[in-house]
Amino acid sequence: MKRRHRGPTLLDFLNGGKGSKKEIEKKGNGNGKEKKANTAQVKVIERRVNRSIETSTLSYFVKAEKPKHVQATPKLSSTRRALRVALPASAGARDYSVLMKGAPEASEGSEYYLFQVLYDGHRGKAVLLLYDEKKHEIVEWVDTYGHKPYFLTDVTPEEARRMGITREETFAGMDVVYRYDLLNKELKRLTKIYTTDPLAVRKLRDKVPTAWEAKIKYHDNYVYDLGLIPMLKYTVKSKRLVPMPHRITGEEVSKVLKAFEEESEEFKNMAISWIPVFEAPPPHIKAVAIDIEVFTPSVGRIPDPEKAPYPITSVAIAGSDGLKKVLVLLRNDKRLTEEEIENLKKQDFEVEFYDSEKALLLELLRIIRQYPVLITYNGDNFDLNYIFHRAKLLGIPDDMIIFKKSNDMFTTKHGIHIDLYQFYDINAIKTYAFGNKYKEVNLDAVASALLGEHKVQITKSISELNYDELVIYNFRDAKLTLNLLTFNSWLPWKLMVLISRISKMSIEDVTRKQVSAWIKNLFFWEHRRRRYLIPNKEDIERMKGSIKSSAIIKGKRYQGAFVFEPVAGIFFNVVVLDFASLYPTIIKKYNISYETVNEPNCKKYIEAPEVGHKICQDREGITPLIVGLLRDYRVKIYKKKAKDKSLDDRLREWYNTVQSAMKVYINASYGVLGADSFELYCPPAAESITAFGRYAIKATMNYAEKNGIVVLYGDTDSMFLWSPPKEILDKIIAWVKEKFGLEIEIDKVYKFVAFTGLKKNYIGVYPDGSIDVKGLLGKKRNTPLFVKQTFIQLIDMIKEINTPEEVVETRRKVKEVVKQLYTNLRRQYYDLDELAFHMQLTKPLEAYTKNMPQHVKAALMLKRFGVEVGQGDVISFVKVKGSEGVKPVQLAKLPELDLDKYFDVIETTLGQILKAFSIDSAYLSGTSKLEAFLSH
DNA sequence: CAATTCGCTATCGCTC
DNA sequence: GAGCGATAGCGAA
Repeated sequence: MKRRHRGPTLLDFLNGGKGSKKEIEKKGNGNGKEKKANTAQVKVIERRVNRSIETSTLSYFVKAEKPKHVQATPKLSSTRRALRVALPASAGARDYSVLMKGAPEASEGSEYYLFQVLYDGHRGKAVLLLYDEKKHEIVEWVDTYGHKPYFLTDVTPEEARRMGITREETFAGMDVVYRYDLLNKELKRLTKIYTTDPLAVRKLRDKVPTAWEAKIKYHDNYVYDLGLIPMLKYTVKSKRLVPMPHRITGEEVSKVLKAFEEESEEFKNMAISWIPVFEAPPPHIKAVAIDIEVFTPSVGRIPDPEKAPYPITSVAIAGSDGLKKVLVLLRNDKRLTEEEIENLKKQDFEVEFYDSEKALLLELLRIIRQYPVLITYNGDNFDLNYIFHRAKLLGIPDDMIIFKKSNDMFTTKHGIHIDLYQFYDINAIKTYAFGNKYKEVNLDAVASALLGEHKVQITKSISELNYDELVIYNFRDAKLTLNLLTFNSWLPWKLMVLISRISKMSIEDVTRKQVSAWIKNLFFWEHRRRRYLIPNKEDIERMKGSIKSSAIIKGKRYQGAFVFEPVAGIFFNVVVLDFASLYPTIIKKYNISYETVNEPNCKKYIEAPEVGHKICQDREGITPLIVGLLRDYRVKIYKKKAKDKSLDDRLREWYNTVQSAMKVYINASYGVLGADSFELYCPPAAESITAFGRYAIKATMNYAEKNGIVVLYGDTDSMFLWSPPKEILDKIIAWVKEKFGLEIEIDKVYKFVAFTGLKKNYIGVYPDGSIDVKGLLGKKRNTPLFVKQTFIQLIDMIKEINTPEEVVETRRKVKEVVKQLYTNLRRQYYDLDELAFHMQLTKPLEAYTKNMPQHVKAALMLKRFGVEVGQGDVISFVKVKGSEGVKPVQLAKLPELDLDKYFDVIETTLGQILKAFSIDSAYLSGTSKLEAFLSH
């Protein structure tokens, strides 16, 4: 273990560099690689008074009877003097030696949740991070199975020897193994070549003509080979890792078996083995959220964390155990006033002031070390990165900096780090788990959408804030961050736990990777469990043939769903029939999988309509098995449990989370088959799925029409039927079941639907007056507020309609409201904010090379003005006269607006509603079509 | 490292 | 200036 004996000591930096007589105690220099934990102990004398004040939890260094020390802070040196004076003899020492201790070893017989598998380069072994739920700490278990990195090849051991592979330095042995090859339907005799370390796989795999399973990360391989399920309980018995059996009643088992009684034996066995995944309770954890503020001289510029040039001025800490604390750095150019102290006393968190940034950081590290789970918002990119480099810069020894960097992420040496920014940025989480409630993924947007709480609004830059403002601002961020993990009885955490168990991926990976990575991991795990060879992507593409359909939209690879062209108008009593999760059901029903599509030597197959791919029915495919299991579990068991009033609220909530985790998975299962980045990419499978879907919906629509029902609309898996008698609905449902084996059900019953005549564009009103607005411009977030307000006003009028007669009356009122809006606009009734368009920069500014869209123009103007803008930001701009045509709302003035553009916005946005009432918007405007106006 | 296609609207940037 | 394909964003399913 390398230790510097010269150079600055801990005490030096804590005491501000001046020679001090206090000593750093060092004990037992842990030499040798086996011992990770350095046992050196360092004692540090505290530099602030920990006083408890009756009325608040604020503790600060100033003695109440000596306020002058606080106020006299013109220079750093006098601050120090003040601190020294204020430091009481009783100040206890804090033990910082803990920073150098890694995770302890797992002990025999204890129960743990499996959190993570890592490869430890020093030990050359797999290391498992296990969570002790009683002690709330993470312990390590080092592999005792002698598991090694490897890959597979069809080169025989003899040939491998001849080729010189066995003489390679990184060669570590070989075995003959058998794997079933799903693509070629044969049992393959393969050579398993072990290597000394995971990186060596890359080198050796290139020495053989064909290698399989050679690009799988080592820690994933370990999980597959041992059949591990993260976030379930394990124990250590005779140095081996053993899963803790999950106890379930016979009743539960028979319930599951009954739900799946028509399924294959393989399906049933799998279903039983999956019970713990959904039923085992999630681990209770001790977590801490942190957020830092950095002094920045220039406004709006985010300092480079790799350089960490400026001091960390404040750190807020919020623990799931109730810890609420802010560590603040005193600045020599800013004095702390009585008023600020009084204000801080009123807060419900503790504040500690430091005159040394190093001491502050050390204390921060010490606190984080007490929590096995660290939570941040954008910690990978900023906070942890900044702390890491800042700590180095300030001379804190490497082995006291408890973070480690791997690839683009940061984590702690003693536990795990969840970066909630990464988690909330996952598309599948946005859409399926949180219903697109937030669009921008910054803390304020996500917190206000999910928690209903905002960041503290500040108008000044961080560096200009007073101490109390800074601290209050900072703490809110840490609190919001913690809440984004724990709100709704820890819903996000539970969701992570479930996705981790389903995907067999650690929480750290699950929260940083997109849905295709989750699905890939589950599929690979299930392949390995069955000793199936994990195929190479090129082989699937080569063997499964090409795409037969052509997409309707240019640039797309294959044809997707069918959309019915609706007629504009208002229709009363509309019933919507819906195929319940159509694509996953098709996958299951028609046995669509990468191996079953155009399978060689197939005896019995079904041909996909239009595209003609032959889907083999000889044996159950792996995709139908996995997707079918999740779908059936969700539909037959967990959707029901989530609504079961006989269960207590907590359990019901859990089951609701279970079913929504499944939903995320199921909904993406079709999409990944058509994504060329997916390891099991199989476009013929994807286009077969949509082809079956089009066939089913069109045939059902025809059947409805044959039975005298008017089909008003339909999209992908839904049909809007005009006032259908119940017996005919039942007839259709039964026919679909009989003809296709698919489930179709009544999804919604509308009092009436207003169709605008456009696809994906309608207003549905329920009997109770609640509404669905789909696709209308007035609903889109880029639409300016002034039209949106009127849009909402119109919707509110529309939902009051009860009879066809009332439509005529409402029609008249709608016209009036729209006319009024034109008048208001002409009279400049609206302010700039109400007139602003809002558009997101979906790419970095430099990436707009093909053209220059308006929001990008506006963004560039903001940038020139000194405002930091970039990818993911929503730009608010108005349309102005002149060559540029736009201006960011911050820089524009009312008189320069191009009103004509705004009249156009009214016309297109509200025109959609008017069309449903068959009103031509043109004659209402009076500007765009003058003749039309005059003729009325 | 990244799930899909279909549909609507506005604008850009080029050609005639 | 009209026409038109490409680009971009947002939404439905």
